[in-house]
Amino acid sequence: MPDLADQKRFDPAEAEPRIMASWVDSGLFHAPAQGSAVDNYSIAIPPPNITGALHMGHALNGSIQDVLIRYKRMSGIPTEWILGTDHAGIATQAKVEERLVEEGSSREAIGRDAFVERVWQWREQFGGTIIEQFGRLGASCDYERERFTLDDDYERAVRQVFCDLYEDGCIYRDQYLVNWDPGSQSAISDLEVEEREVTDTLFEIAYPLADGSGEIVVATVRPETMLGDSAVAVNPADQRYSELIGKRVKLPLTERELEIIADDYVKPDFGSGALKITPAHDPNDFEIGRRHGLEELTVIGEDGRMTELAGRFAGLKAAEAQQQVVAALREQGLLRGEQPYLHSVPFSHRSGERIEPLISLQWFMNMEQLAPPAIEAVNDGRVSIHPPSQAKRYTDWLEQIRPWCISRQLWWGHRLPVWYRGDETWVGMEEPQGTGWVREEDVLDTWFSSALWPFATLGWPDKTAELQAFYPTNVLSTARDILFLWVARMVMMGLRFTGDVPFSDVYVHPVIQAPDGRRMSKSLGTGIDPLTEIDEHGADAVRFGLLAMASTQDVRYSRERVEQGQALATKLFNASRFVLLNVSGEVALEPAVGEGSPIEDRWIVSRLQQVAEQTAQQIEQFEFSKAAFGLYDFVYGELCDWYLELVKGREFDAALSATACYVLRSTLAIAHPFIPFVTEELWASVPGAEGLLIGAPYPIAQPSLVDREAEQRIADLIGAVTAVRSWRSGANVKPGAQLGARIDSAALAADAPLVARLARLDLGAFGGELTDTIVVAGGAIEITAGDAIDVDAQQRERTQRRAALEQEIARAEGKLGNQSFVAKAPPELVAGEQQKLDRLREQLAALSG
RNA sequence: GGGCGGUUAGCUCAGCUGGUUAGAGCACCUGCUUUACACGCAGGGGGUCGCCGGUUCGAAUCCGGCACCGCCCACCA
Repeated sequence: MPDLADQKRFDPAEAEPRIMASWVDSGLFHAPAQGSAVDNYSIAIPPPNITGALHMGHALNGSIQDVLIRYKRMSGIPTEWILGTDHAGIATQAKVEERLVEEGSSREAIGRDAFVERVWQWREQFGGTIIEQFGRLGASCDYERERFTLDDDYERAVRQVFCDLYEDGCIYRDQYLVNWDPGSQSAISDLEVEEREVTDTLFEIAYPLADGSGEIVVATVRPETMLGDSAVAVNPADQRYSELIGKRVKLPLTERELEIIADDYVKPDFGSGALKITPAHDPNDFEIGRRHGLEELTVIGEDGRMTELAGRFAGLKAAEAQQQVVAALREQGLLRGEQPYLHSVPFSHRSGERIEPLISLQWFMNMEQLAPPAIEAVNDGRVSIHPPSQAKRYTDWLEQIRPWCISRQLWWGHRLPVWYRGDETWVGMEEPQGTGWVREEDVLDTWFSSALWPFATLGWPDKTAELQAFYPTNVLSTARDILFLWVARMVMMGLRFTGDVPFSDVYVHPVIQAPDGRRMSKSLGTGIDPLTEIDEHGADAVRFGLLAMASTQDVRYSRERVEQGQALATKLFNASRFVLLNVSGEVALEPAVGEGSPIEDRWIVSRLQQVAEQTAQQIEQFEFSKAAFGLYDFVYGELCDWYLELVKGREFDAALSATACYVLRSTLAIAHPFIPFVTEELWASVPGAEGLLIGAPYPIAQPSLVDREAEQRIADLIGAVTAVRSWRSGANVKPGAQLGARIDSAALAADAPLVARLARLDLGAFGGELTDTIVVAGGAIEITAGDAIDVDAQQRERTQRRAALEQEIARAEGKLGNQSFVAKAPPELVAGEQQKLDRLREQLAALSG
């Protein structure tokens, strides 16, 4: 490391790569697979997509996990942060397809095998980017055990799970209405759908009764789907239509007749109170259709064009068909109204395209057997979710869980271990014997494989040493949005296949929003790149800033917090310089504190115990923001502002050197999980520090070093020095001026020289006319300032001060004059108020005297 | 439509098992080359704690209502 004497600031750009390399070389990122889960501490990283780039959410979550891992590692527990990436079916396939199109080719043109090969190549080239970016943060993941959700071993685990669940009867194939994403040309699950507000046109269409006795009007935003209608429904209690139930209508533009049926789903007060039923193209209609055994007529195909069943509209795109249908209806005089209509419509989360509900043959997973144990695990505390409000969301969702559509019409992913031959279906680990078997084309939803992450990464289904050592993992830290998508499914799969929960704590971290309160997103242009922030402020600063932002609620990104972190790093750097440039000779390893030690030494050592204790507790309780601020306050407010200042008058003898180095080492160690780089760098220079800080023990608070008396005395000293400084400022005294003074206070007697030095008082020069008296703990400080003060300023200050005191006294008197308060409030509170009043009166008297 | 969370200094946020004069960082004002640090030091100004009621000796904190903002869930054509 560079010479401390020449450098005033920590240089992250120079130091971070060097320090990261030394950590990697130490081997401490990699825990040997020994013992069982109770002997080790492990966290499975939420695997980033191979298409991903490090965003603020990763940076936050990485910082959180690294604090936990580093803290535990330093606490002497072998730690394993399981690292890896997700193959991310839709995203990755889309990315590679884009490239092919740029080359003038396409997925279809090169065929499945060649395409998959291309994706693997792409992954080779770019898939590791995000892992390198995690490294920039200083994340102490196990880079030697990097996993990928499509590795051979992982693939085997997926197949095993699929086959077992199939045998259980949980996995089945069915003709069902699914969310068809025209963008990815695949079905997607309900969780991958998002609602967006859209203005459509609501058309009212008259369906003539078959017997010619009248008509019934229905409303729809998708008139083209009427070609697939198989009934008209009304509410059974609706008087207007009770006569018509069971009658038939002529479906316009076709030769078909539909029955008028009764179903409770229909809201009489909405529109005309009559609803056209199109089971193949609307989720509600699908349900109603199944209830009434209606025909499911698919008139829009997977390609988004009208099918043969659409008659003369066949082959048209749905939007074109809509125009032509409306035109035809208008011509026939059956269009009764059209108006703009704002409503929410499903869109694909991935491709952003509007979902087309379609009936298709898909694979589903019934969750009814898996959900109850996962609810139970949270209810009985085997898994605890922080903050607890998230636990309710989790259980609520699981309690009304619905079948999960697990097949995707993609090429990149885990191909289902299913083979067909004629009417036969084979599900198994290997291809069936015999000829003529054709493998299922579809792959599994990416979340199916992600759900196995905590154990599939460790070698399951084999009983590996890794699985034995690191499963169940300890903590899963994640964003709220994948609580259902991922966390709940991991719990279900973990319980089903390992018999144990996958982790004991789930920490749901807040969302970092853009500074303007919007979501950080690439498409909105609101994203802030963590790597740019690291370049500018250093990884320590970014980590500190993010952790400080991560309290309990969603929060806007605040660059000031990052700058605060940078300031902390600089401050620690300089505080260390001060100590290191002063200590000399052999330095003892233990702090030299005892009865006769200087009070400031006893004090800082005592304070240190409490910061150590508090920080450890806050980390354990996932209170990262409190811990970060607590560290900052200690370093600034106690170590630098007071201890180092108090020490400046002393010679750095053996005792002071030992204590100062002890304090420094402890502070660096306590802060290391938060700001690992600068602390590691400094550690290398502190006498008594051995090896790398990353592997050093985390300080444990020693009750024997807590010193109440020292804390009280220094608190009094700080109060007195602050009071004098404030007085000096009010009296316009030159900062450098030494004022004659006498300290008349039993509480400060022993520490008078310290007070005098920090407050620039000259105890030997007391004499002449008394200028003022400043009330302090245990007494007062009398000042004889001569002509060093600005009398007018002092008078103004005294007047203001007196007014403030009088106001305070009035308040206290009012409170104590209130009989109810005296009678009902706790006695100690009343006594406290009385003491306060006495003190205030004393101050006022001193001011007036 | 239902649920959850938020609304505190100019800005970003703490505080909320009710009880000193409501805090921090940044910004702002005044002063300072004080034996590490101007990414610094010292001192200071700034808030009727979203609004209206209620409970209480006492409410930023508890209860009810309202208004905005955000998120999640949900099948209204």
